Amino acid sequence: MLSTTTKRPTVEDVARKANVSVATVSRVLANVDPRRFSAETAERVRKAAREMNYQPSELGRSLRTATARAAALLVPDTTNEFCADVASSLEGALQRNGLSMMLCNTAEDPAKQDAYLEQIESRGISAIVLQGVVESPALLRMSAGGTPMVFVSRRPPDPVKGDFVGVDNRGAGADVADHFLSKGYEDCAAIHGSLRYAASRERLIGFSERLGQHGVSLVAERRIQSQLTPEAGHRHARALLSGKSPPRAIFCGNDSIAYGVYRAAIDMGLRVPNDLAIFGFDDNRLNRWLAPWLSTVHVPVSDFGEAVAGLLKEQSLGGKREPRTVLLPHSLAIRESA
Amino acid sequence: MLSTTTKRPTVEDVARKANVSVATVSRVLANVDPRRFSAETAERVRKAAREMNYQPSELGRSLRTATARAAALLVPDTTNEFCADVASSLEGALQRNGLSMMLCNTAEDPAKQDAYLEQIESRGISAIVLQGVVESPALLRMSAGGTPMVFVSRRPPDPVKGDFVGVDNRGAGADVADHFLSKGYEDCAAIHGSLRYAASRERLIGFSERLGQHGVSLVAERRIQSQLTPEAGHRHARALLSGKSPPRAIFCGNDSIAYGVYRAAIDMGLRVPNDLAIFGFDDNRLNRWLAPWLSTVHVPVSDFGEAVAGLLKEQSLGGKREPRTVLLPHSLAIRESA
DNA sequence: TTGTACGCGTTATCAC
DNA sequence: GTGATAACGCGTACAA
Repeated sequence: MLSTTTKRPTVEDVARKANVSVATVSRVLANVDPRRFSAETAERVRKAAREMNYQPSELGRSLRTATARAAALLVPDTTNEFCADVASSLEGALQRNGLSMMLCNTAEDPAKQDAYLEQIESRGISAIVLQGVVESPALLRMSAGGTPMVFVSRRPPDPVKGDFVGVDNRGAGADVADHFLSKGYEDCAAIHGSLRYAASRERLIGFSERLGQHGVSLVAERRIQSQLTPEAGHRHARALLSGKSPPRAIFCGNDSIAYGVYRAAIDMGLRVPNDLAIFGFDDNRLNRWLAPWLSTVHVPVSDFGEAVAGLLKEQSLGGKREPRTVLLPHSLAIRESA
Repeated sequence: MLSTTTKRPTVEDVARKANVSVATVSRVLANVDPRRFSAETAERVRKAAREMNYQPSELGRSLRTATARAAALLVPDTTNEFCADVASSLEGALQRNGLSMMLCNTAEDPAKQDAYLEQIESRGISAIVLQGVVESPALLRMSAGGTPMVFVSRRPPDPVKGDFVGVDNRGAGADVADHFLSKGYEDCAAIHGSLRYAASRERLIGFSERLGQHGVSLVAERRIQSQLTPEAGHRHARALLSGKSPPRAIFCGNDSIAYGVYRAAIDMGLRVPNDLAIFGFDDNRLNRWLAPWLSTVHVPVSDFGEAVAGLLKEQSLGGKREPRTVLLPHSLAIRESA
């Protein structure tokens, strides 16, 4: 007879059916030391479990072991394509390591980030991945508290230490500067993300330092701080390009900004790259189809997940470690726009 | 003195500090019937909790109540922009309703979907949102089991019933057909998603039926089944356009396909819309910046989250309900490409 | 209005 | 090898 609301079987049910104690069931199914139970009982238990379609409750296990087999990913903007790709890559890698993923949107807001960190703690979640971290009180507290933690893209804000996965932002910025110089784009500007974010800061510093080494200085009016969205890029580009001395080239903090800048240029009747050169950062997956013209720094985002998962595994093995940094190789994707 | 690994305080700690029993603490903090405790004890408890920075363990609560305050979102392809936008919209709406979100990538694979459904069950997760469901054994079992469940975009496969949030796919397909007819694009084709997916099926049926009503028949060679990616769209478009009778216009199953079709057309030296008209579906957020030329069916994706959250809330209130359908308004965004 | 005591499903510790 | 049993942190029926 089919009852619609059959309760899930528990260890106890399996134990009864297999004629053993709950302890044995747990031992067999958790696959501890195979010397701790005989092969035949093991078979009996497994058979019973299979027949009742038993699935251990992750809830019970989590409570007992004080750790849920899940990781939380905090991103600053779920709709940003780069973030979405990181999420995708990480979700796959975590799944392969037996971890579920909880996705949290911090919207660059320290309060929201803290609220999520509290929730994460109260759920016993055993690993935290911060893609685009912001400074916040709970972050400091938790980073001291031993939960495995990996920072992606942006390095942790100052007192906080932790593993990092990203690219050599400074080097990449310098590479773009080299390219601009080789093209004769001395008359250039940068529309970059907030300097409170390490990644944005490093990209800008690498860029302007290299320019400086060749006698080109990036004056303050040519360093525009912006949100990392097409909307913001569009707005700032309009202002910049309709000013009294519009630049010949713009280095953008990410591809999203570059999309907005491009649109602004087109709207204003400028030709890219003849009138304005544009350089992005990230090389979003969709570029191949929708922005094949965009010169940008290629970031191997699909490799981020595995790198992060690897570090989390290392950390969970315990033992004192120095914070590690994994720098994935970037490259310049030189296309039409610059 | 600052201990680095202070254990989290529990109800018991708070109770001791406030000189009450654990029951009282629980009652006060859960905000049950305010008649069940005096205002002054309540204040004492809250003060103690605040001072110790007490956060209830969601794990303990979940185990006790057999329901975690979280929802799972299953998507067929995390990197698809439409899915990402649904995820973003839903995450916000859930958060406002006090629910966390677990993100699961099924990759259109029934086995993966089932693995996730098992996990979800074992975590006591109280709500399931399936964006782009596929048919699978566990789905049938769980849909009978009372867990609140909402289907997004694609209606549930046949024996399964459940609430639905999406657009009138059939009507939208017909609208596109009308537009094609008004433009004189009788000589057209469709590159659509798998017919096993209700949404793809309905879009195609609406489109071809309306054409048929005007004496235009969409022959089999002009109905191309495709994955919902730019890569697949590109591949199929190349084949179609280099065949002996290339169509004058193509209706695509979603914007991703349309991006690939567009690229194929450009690569082959065709002008859009002069040589080939293209119509998409979804109106991805990025279109404004990267594909402002794409005519497409606008879907109000940012409203999906609230709609889903609303249905989940209704369902969790219990009581027998007939499956509800929420159809959000679509519209044709007529731009250059068609 | 408050407190005591039990149970949610699991794993770990101890006996045997 | 295996079995009782005690936690984990919480909510709640019941008693006071």
